Amino acid sequence: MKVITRFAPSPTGYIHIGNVRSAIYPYLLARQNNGKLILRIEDTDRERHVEGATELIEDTLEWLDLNWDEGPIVGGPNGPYFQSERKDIYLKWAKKLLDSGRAYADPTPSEKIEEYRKECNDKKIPFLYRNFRPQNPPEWKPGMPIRFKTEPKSYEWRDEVMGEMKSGPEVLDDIILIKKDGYPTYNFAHIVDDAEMNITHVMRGVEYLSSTPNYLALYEALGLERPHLVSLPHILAPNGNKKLGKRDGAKSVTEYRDDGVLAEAMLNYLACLGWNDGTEQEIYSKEELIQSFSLDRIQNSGARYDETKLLWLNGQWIRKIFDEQGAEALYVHTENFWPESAKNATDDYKIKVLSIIYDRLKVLSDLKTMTGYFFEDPKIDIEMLTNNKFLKKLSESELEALLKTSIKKLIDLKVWDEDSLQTALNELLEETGKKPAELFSLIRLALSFAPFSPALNLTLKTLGREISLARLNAVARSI
RNA sequence: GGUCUCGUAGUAUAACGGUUAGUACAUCGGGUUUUCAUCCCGACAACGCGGGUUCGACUCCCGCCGAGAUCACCA
Repeated sequence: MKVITRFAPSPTGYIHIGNVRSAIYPYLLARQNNGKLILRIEDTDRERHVEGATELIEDTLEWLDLNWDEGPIVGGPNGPYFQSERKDIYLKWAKKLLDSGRAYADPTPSEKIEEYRKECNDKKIPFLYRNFRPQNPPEWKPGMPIRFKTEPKSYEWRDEVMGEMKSGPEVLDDIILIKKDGYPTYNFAHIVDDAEMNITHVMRGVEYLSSTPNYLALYEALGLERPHLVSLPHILAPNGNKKLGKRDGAKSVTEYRDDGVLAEAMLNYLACLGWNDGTEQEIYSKEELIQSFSLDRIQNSGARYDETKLLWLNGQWIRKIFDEQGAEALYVHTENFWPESAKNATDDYKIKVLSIIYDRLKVLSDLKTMTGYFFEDPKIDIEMLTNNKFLKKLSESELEALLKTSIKKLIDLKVWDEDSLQTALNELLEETGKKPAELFSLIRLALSFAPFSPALNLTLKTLGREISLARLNAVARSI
């Protein structure tokens, strides 16, 4: 049997860290089995619908490189893929239930329902609408809600993550199928759609576990085969034990893209939050995830979101891409992260800078703060020299003399490359009798006036002879 | 409150009923000719509690405690 999974978000806003896993796992399962992933937009709640949210969802999936086989944009044989365009289909299925006596039109005004509910609360008994079912339901007409007529009984089922489950009749109720506005409820629409689209694995958050018996009753009444049910535990907020949501400041997934997190790292982190393949591997490419993914190794307790680890993973990915695919492969991701001063620099030069700085980056946006001095002369700040922990024991005249000696040495250098520069620096150490901490800090700061920078010979090489000497001279004069 | 789920270091996780309870992030030390980072080495740190079953329990069973989910014409 072909595996068909789906990601079915409602367009109420951006996709955040807490809910994107219900897109990742269906994707991995589909790809692993040569199956299909369907993207379906569940927009039956017109009040919560947010303009542009669908595009946000698509953008997120595209960024993470989770392509879908059917859905908005790409189309497919089982469309439409917006529930709001499928009203006829739901009605058709609801009428089947109406005809077979497994559903009824409910004329009860909502105030009356509230009364029933209150009555139960007062008596401290569970409120079940089926106990208040209208005796002689009218013929259904548009504008009237349709309710399922449930048959209380016990159910057993298997959840691929949670294991064997069972429930008693007390959880079954007459749920609304079609709202009075004509739109279906989630409870009904997803069942119909999953069936029509031949979904084999329904993966969604654990919050639906409690309603599963009602869904099972619906499958039964509609004569449908149950799909595999997969409950995904919540991702928890960094603080407290609540599931991570927008209220806890859950950032949108794509916000991390703007901060310079690589999609590879994001996918890697999210996929491994609450899932592992039993090995000690930490870094997974998308292909490796597809290879090793398995439903039965999804954790069945919630996992806490830990941004620190995401950032660590991002650093790993930055280095991995550079080391395995080269500087240019990493460079294409850096476009939006260079400092303003770099706007006139050539790609070639920026690639050189990237090549010596990349292993210091946690996020690509670090480039903004870490590379300024490669593109414009830094502001000379003599105090930064005199307050430096290695340099403060030297007098200003000593600093000046040291700089001049260094300049002289570098001027005489025939070849301005990595090795020659390192040799010259080593000779300078001997000739001046200074410790690396002193001499190198001085030169480094005079060139960059930055809190940190790459290895000295590489910095010199990248800046070039002219600029390096000009900066050293300028500092020597300023002391 | 009813129903359901979950419970290994700060965090994410590993461990056919038999291991000094493993790994990674974080933290703290140390090393690599300056800084920051990388990389390497090391340290700290966990089976929620109580009963059983068993020669032996993180693992199986029961109870408790704790945390979460759900009880909508929202999804």
